[in-house]
Amino acid sequence: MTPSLLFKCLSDETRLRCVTLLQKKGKLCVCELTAALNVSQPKISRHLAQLRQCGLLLDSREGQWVFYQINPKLPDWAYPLLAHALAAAETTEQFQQDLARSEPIECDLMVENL
Amino acid sequence: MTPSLLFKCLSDETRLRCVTLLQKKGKLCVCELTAALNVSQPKISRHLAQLRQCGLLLDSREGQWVFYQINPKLPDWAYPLLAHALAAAETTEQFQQDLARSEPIECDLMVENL
DNA sequence: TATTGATATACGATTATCCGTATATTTATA
DNA sequence: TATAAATATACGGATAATCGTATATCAATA
Repeated sequence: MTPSLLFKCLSDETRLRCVTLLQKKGKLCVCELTAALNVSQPKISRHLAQLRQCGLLLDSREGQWVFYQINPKLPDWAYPLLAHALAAAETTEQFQQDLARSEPIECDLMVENL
Repeated sequence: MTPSLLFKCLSDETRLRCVTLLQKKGKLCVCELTAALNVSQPKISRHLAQLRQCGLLLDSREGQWVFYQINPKLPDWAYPLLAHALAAAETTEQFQQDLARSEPIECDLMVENL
């Protein structure tokens, strides 16, 4: 992992949205990311594979689900950089929507339970 | 300027080297950057134009030279991010070489003056 | 004003990136 | 073991990025 490689990872909107949401939520499976970002499954899966291959994300299978998280063993320079990168990304409206879709609010749950 | 656009700017090695060196040195003209990075003039010029067009750099002509610097009027979220980005980039060997070429050391000056 | 130095741009070729669609793989379960 | 759900990958096409080379533009100066 080099600085410019990390920037390349974050330069695609879909990948940035994945990493930002993962930082916020800790660990998500592919179908949760697919739903939160509202994009096709192959598209998410390809980007996650890219992020995994360059070492930014770790995957772990649990039954039929595959969970992704930010790799806790990145080079030292990467963490403060990532923290500020994702803080910036969180300010976007796009991310607020992703976050909302990833967390069904009480009102939705009530409707579902009717 | 959006976060993912900024990352795209920094995802190319040549652009990252330019921005990192500019942060270190404040202001450099195209020929100084060309010499420091040891790449062709059109290549540098094209990348600088890109960085200018997306608002990351400012240019100012002084006689026949055009100087570039980091835009002091970026969005608030951009500065801490840039600071950490460039701190990470500075750790690379590539940047150390660029910096060395941009600052002739005393020994070189002595040889030149012989 | 002709020339030179510094910088920018145009052009064409190559390569990389991204995506939709279809299909393969893996796991759980009926 | 057949099926379904979750995930990954293969393929082809479209678009974008990058570069070397050649040339244009602009400013200084002889």
